[in-house]
Amino acid sequence: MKRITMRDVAEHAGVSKATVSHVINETRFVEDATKARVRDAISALGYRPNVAARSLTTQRTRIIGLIVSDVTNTFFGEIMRGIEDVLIANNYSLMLCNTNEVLEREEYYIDILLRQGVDGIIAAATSQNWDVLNEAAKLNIPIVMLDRTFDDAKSPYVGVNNHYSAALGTRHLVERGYREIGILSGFQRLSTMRERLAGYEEVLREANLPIRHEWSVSSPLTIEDGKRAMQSLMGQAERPRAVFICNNLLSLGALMGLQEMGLKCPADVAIVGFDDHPWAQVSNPPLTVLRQPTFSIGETAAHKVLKALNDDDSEIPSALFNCQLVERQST
Amino acid sequence: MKRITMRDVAEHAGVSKATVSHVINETRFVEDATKARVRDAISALGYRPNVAARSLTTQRTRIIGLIVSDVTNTFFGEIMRGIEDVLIANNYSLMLCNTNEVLEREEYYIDILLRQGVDGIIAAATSQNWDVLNEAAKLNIPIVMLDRTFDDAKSPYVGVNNHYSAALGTRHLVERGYREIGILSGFQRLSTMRERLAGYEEVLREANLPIRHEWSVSSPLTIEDGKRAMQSLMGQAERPRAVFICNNLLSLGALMGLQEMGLKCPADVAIVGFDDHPWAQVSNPPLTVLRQPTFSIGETAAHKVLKALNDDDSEIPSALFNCQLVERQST
DNA sequence: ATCGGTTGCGTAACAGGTTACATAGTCGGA
DNA sequence: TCCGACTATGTAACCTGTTACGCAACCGAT
Repeated sequence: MKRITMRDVAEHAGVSKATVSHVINETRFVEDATKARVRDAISALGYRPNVAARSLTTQRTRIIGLIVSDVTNTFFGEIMRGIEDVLIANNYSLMLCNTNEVLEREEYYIDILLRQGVDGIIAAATSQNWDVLNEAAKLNIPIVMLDRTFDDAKSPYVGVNNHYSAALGTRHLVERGYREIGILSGFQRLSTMRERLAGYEEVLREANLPIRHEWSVSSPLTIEDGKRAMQSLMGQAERPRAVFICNNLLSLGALMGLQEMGLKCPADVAIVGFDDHPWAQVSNPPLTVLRQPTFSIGETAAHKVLKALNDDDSEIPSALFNCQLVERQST
Repeated sequence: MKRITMRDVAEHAGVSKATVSHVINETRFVEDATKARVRDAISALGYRPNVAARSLTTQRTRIIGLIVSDVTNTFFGEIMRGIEDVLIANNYSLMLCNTNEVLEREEYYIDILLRQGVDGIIAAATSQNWDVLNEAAKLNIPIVMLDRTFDDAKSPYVGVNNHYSAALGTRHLVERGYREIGILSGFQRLSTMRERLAGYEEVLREANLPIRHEWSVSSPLTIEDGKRAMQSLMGQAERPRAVFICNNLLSLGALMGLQEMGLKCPADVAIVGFDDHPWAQVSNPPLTVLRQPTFSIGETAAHKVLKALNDDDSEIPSALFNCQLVERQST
């Protein structure tokens, strides 16, 4: 079937392409009768505007690029849902890019997004400086940093207050009477992870508890690595009685590791995890976690890109949410 | 910064736009020296082709639309990863559409994808007949049905053999000696769910076990609904001793429901779930499940759209995978 | 010297929209 | 009656690539 173009509509309605365009976009006055003829023609022919043609002249695509590091993680899934809802409400579409936390893939995708001519980018970046995103920044494409940021980032950040939240979680362990508290953290490249570590350490100092480096391990953000890390933590002669875990995949891995070693939680070690997860309620034991308001984070991130697109002069502030401590049976 | 166009590159290299285009696409012979001049100009200026302009003439966007019913579900996350990997390898991009299983949203997205001019669509459709997807089919846009299909679907389907797999799971319960086996299923609109129910019933008949309709409940595919459904199943005077659960969210909800009722699994009821999930290993109890090869499903789906795009004459066959029974402690 | 066949590249139309500028028609006022 | 000001719509250039067609320059053969 031949594609119906605006020319076809114009002919069918007996008007010019300009009029059709103006009826569709409501960009200038058109008499009611004419408008009706055009609209009838559109539905009679089943006309659907071609966005490529449109964006060629308008220089806007109404597409936002979303870069996440792990589509598989429910955490990002929930964020996506928030983002998507506000984009839909504003007639934008989403181009999904999953990097699996590999830098080359992020670079690749940035290039693709720029060729695609996306209007804005929301990025849970794996890169930790401005190099990769700089291309986009130079083209004045608004960027919103999601979940992580870095020192010289020139873009607003949307996520949680990691330092505060980690402190909240660690303090909970202290209040429960734990004194030997370790931490299982992620790549120290990620601002998120550095801040959580700092929050944890602050509370230990505050409580006059020793910070023991052999109780502080960082690992890649995968289940397997979480398992390994937990096992190395618990394989020590002197081991922590509680562990603060900085990511949901690591928590899951840790649980598996304990299971394999035959250790019980919280009898042998207590756990506070970062990120809630539906399954964390039915795990053995149900996990005490710091819950991030994922949906809101997504919504906010989307609002910020759109805002940057509309009033491009104003500086967009970052948005920091606080985590909520959800107490369950792992502490 | 002004966008660099092909005209700029052409001027900088002292050739025509045609030559630049041909160098980029390798669509006709260009002398090495000229080619080098063009390439130098491209990198000197930082030229990036505009895909909108390109797709205007080529009538191809190299974008594939992906419609899923729940981005939040790790099941789809893993499928997306598979899809994405093969798309990247073939220079395609992914436009993500999440419907939350609502029909209007699916209709909306189909329209968007067609305006966008996507080259193909992979859809875990919530619609259960050709109406919604028909618009795309009429335009000769290849469609691949993901995870579910329907009777009059004219497109290949990629997913698992649901009947067989459900039978496998149910048979496992029978072999373990369970005789009172119920089922917690999803919307009967979905082919997937109908087939799983049929597989379950077949095994009961085969084993001469009664099919009791009060032990067969269907519900929407959410955790909350799973919980409610399980509780209504277990709230009966005569209740099943084992339940086959057709979806991972329902399994999770079921576990919560049991917990709340103070019932133990498998002591009070055994469970076989459909879909594996990383957390199913550490749940209480670890769940026996039917694992779908999600990543392969994704890869295969992507390969099929691309194949349809390249040799558009040939009929693309469906691909049915089998689930693997993963025995854990819930049975 | 002329000619047919390469070789290597340029010219211009075209894809399907948007929009600055132009114009035909109507109307009230001098 | 003529003019200026509106009103409603049309004309054509433009956005940035792709590609059918054309042409100059060179080659070896006659």
